[in-house]
Amino acid sequence: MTSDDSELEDDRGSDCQNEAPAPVSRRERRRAETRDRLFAAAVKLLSQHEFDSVTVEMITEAADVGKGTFFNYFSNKEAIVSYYFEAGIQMLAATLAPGAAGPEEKEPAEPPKYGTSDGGPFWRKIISIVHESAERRHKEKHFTRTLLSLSLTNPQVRAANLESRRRVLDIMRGLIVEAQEHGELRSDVPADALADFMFGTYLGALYMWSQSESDERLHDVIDRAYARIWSGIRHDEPVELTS
Amino acid sequence: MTSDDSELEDDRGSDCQNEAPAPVSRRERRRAETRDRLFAAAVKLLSQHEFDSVTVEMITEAADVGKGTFFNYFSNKEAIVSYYFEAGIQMLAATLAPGAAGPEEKEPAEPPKYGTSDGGPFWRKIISIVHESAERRHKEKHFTRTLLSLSLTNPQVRAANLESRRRVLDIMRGLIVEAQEHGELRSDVPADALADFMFGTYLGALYMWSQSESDERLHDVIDRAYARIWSGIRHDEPVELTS
Amino acid sequence: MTSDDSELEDDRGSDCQNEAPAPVSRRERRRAETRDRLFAAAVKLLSQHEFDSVTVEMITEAADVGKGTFFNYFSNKEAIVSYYFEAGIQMLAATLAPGAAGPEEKEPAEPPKYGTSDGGPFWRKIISIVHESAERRHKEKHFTRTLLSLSLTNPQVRAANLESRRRVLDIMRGLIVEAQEHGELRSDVPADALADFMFGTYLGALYMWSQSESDERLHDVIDRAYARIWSGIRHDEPVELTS
Amino acid sequence: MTSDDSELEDDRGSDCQNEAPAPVSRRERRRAETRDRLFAAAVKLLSQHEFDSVTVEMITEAADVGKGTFFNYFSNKEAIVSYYFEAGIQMLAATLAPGAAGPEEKEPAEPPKYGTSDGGPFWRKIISIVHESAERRHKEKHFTRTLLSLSLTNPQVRAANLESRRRVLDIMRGLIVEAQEHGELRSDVPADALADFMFGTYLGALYMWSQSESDERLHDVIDRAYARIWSGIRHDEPVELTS
DNA sequence: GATGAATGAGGTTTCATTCAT
DNA sequence: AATGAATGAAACCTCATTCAT
Repeated sequence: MTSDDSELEDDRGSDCQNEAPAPVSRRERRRAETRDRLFAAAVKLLSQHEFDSVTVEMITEAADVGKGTFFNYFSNKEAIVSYYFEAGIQMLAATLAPGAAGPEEKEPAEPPKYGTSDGGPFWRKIISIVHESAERRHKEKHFTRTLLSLSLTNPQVRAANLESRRRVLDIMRGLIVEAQEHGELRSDVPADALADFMFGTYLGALYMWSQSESDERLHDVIDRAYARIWSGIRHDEPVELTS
Repeated sequence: MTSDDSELEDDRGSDCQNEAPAPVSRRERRRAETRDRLFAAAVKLLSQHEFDSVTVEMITEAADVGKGTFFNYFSNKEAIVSYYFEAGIQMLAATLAPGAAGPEEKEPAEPPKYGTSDGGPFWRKIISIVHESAERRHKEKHFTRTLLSLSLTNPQVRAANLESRRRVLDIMRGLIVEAQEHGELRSDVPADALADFMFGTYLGALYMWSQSESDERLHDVIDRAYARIWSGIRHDEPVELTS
Repeated sequence: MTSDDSELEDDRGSDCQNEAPAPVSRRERRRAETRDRLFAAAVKLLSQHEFDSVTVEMITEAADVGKGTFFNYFSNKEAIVSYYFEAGIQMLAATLAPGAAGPEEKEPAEPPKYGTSDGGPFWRKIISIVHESAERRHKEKHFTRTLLSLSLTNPQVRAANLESRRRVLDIMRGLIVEAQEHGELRSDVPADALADFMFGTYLGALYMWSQSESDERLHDVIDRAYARIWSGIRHDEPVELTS
Repeated sequence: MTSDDSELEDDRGSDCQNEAPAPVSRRERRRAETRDRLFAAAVKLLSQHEFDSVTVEMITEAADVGKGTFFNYFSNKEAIVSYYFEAGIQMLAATLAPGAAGPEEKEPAEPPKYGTSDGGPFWRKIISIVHESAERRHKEKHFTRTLLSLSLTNPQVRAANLESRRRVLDIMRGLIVEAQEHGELRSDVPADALADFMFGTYLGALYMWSQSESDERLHDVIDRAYARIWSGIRHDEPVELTS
C-alpha cells in the first residue's frame, strides 16, 4: 500500500525525479514492495485470527516469501502492529498536508444522523478526521481489538501507540485552537484538555464498539458519543457567523 | 465454574450457623479460605507482572498450596480474571443492597474538584458508585491493563466482562431512570442510551488512565470526564429542588 | 547408576533404614530413577553423536519420557555434562572412602607395560585412581571429546569442570603428601605443584588420546606419559623399603 | 579451499616483481589484503566472544566489506580457524628456515626461572620454538580455548589441527634427533616417542592454562612443565660438552 | 569481485493442565 | 481435598549460506 509503483525503473536520476522523495534504486523499491506484501498479509490475517494464533510462517506464506525474510523487515511479530501505528500517522499527515484534497468530500455522504455535530467548518474538519479513522478501522474490528489489547500490555506496541497518540493529539490540538479562535468551541477550557477529552471519548467508543457483537457502524457509535458531548464543548453562545 | 454461589443463598449451614451468611461447615470455610488465598495471590502478582509472565506455579507458591490445587478452584488461569469480575458485581450488589451503608460517606471527603457534578442526590449516587469502583482499580493500574486487554481478546474473560457490564448497566439504568424521574437528568434520551454513554465515558477514561504513566488518580480523571459530559446529560432546565 | 533399587518400598522408617542415606519415599525413588534413565540415555547418545546433534527430544525418547520431563531434572542440555562431573566426584569419593574396597584389585590385571611406575604403595594408589578414571573414560572417547570441548567454552560446564578439578586435586594432594612422607615422591617440590603437574600430564594425555584415531587404550597412553615423568617426580634416592 | 599457496612459490609475478615473494598483481594484492582484514577481524572478535556468538556479519562489518564477500575468501566460518593453523605452520616454517633470524635472540631475555631447561643448544632451540608459540598464544587466551574446543569437535578444524600437529611433530622430531645425536637427549627412546611426549606435555599445559583464570604467563606454565619432565628425557649421563 | 536480500532449517524451553497417588 | 510429576504442543528467531545483480 502506498507504494509508488508508478516510479519507473530508471536508476539514473536523469531528469524527472526531483519531486519524488520515494525509494529510488531498484533494490530499494524491491525492499519496499516486499515489506508492503508482508504487512498487508499480516494485517489481513490479524483481521481474521487472534494475534497469538497468527504465526510468522502464516504471514510469510501469505506473502509468498521465506520465513526468515520476515525478520529482515520486522524485528518481531509485534513490530507489525507498531508499523500499523506509524503508517496511520503518515496517512493522517498526508491527509492534512496543505493542498491535500482532504477528506471533506466524503462528509456530505453522511447524513447528520444525530443532528448535533453541527459545528462550524473547523469542527467539521475535526469530525471528518475522526470519521476517516473510523472508516479505516471499521473494516477491521477484530484487528482493532488486537491493537487495543496489545497497546495495553505489550511494551513495544504500547510505545508505538503512545507516540502515535501524541502525534494525533498534537494535530487535534491545532485544529481545536483554530476552532476556538473562530468561536466554534468554548475557549474557557484549554485546547489540551479538550483534545484529551475528545480523544478519550473516541477511545471509549472505539473500545466498546470493538467489543460489541452488533454490526453497528463505528462511524455511528462515534457520532452518537460526540453528539452527547457536543453541548459540553461548543462555544457557549450561539455560534455567530464567522468569516 | 466451580463457583459456589451456594454460600450466598444457603444461609443455614449444617447445624448452628444460621445467622452468618458466610460459608458454613468447616470444610466449606477451608475451601473459601483457600480460594481467597489463591485469588489474592494471583491479583497481587498480576498487579506486578504481565499475565503471561505470571505462572500458575508462582500463584500457588505465593498461596502456599500445591500446584494442582489451583485447578480445584479455578478451571484455568483466565478464570482468575473472570472471578474478579464476578467479585466486582457481588461487591456492587452489596453496596446497593437496601440498608447497606453505601459508599456515600466517603464522598464528602472528596471536594468537588471539577465543580460540575453538582447534580441532585441520584446523580451523586451514580457518581459515588463510579468513584468507588475507581478507588478499587486505582491500586491496581497494572492489573487493570491486564483486565482490559484480556477482555478484548480472551473469549472467556470477554464473556465474564460482558456479563459484568450487563449487570452494571442494569443497575445504572435503574438509577438513571430514577434521576430522570426526579428531573436530575434529561428525559428526552432513553435511560439506556444515557447509561451506555456514561459507561463509554468511564471506559474511555479508564483506558487512557490505565495507559498513562502519570500518577494522577483515576478518581480525578473520571471526574474531569464526567464534568465535561455533564451539560450533555443533565436536565435541560435548571434543576429545580427535587424531593 | 548408584540407585539403590534394593531399597524396599516401606515408607515407614521402621527399623532398618538407618544405614541408607538414599532416597526413601516411593516418590523420591521414582524421581531418582527417572533422572538416571535420562542421564544414561544422554551419555549414551553423546557417546555416539556430537553434542549439537543430540537433541533433547532424542534423549527423552531414548529414556521413554515426555520431552518436558527432561527439564524437570536438568535445567538445560549442558546440565547433563555438569552432572557427569558431579557423579564423577561422588564416585571418586566413594572409592576413597575408608573401608571402601578401593580399586586395587583391578591393578594386578594390568601388567606393568611400561615398567616405570614401580613406586611404592602410595604411588600405586594414585596410579590406580588415574587408571580407574581412564577405564571409565575409555568407553566414551567421543563423549570425552565433548566433555573437554564444552569445558573450554561453555561457562556452565566450565564451572562444573573447575569444581571437579579442584576436588580431584585436593584428593591427589593428600595422597601425594603421604607419598612424600614415605619417601616415594620427591619432597623438595610442594605437593601442590606435583599434583598440578600430574594432572596436567593426565590432561595432555587425555586430550591427545581423545583426538587420536587409533584404538590405543587410554590406560596405556597415560602409563606411558607417567613413566616418562616418573624420574622427575620420584624420590631422588632409591626408594628404601617403606613401612 | 581457496588457499592460494601460489603466493609462496610463484615468486615471479606478472612482469617485474621477481624479488618480492609477496603477492603480485594489484588484484592479487587486493585479494590478500581483504583476506587479511577479514582474518584479523575474525581473530579479534574470537578473542572476545564465543565462536557461536561471532556471526559472519560481525566479521564482515568489522572488516568493512559486504557479508557475501566473506565467502569469497573462506568457504565457511570454521575455515577461519583452519586458516589460523595454516598460518601457524607457515610462521613456524619461516622461523626455522635456514638463515632466518630465528627466535634465539629473545631467549636471553628470559632468565631460566625453573633452572632445569639447561640443555644444550638443540634443546634450547626446541624450547625457543615452544616459547615463541606460547608468546603468540598468550595474547589470545580466549581464542586459544576456542581453538582447542573446535579441534575436538569440528571435523574440519580437527583435520586442520591434526595436519598442523603432524607438521609440528615432524619438525620437532628432526630437532630431537639432532639433540639425541649430540647427546643432549636420551637415545634409548625413539625420537618419535619423545616428540609425542613433549607435545603432550605442551598440550596439557596449554589446556590447563587456557582454562585457568590466573594471569600467569603461558611461557612460565610451560617452562615449569618442561622443567619437570627434563630429567625423564635428558641424556642419562651428564651432558658432556658437545661442540 | 563485491554485494546484501532471500532463504528456511532447526531446537530449546516454557507452562498450563492432567491424573495417579 | 491436596499434591506435584509427567506431559508435549507450539513457535520464535538466528544465521550460515546462496546467488542474482
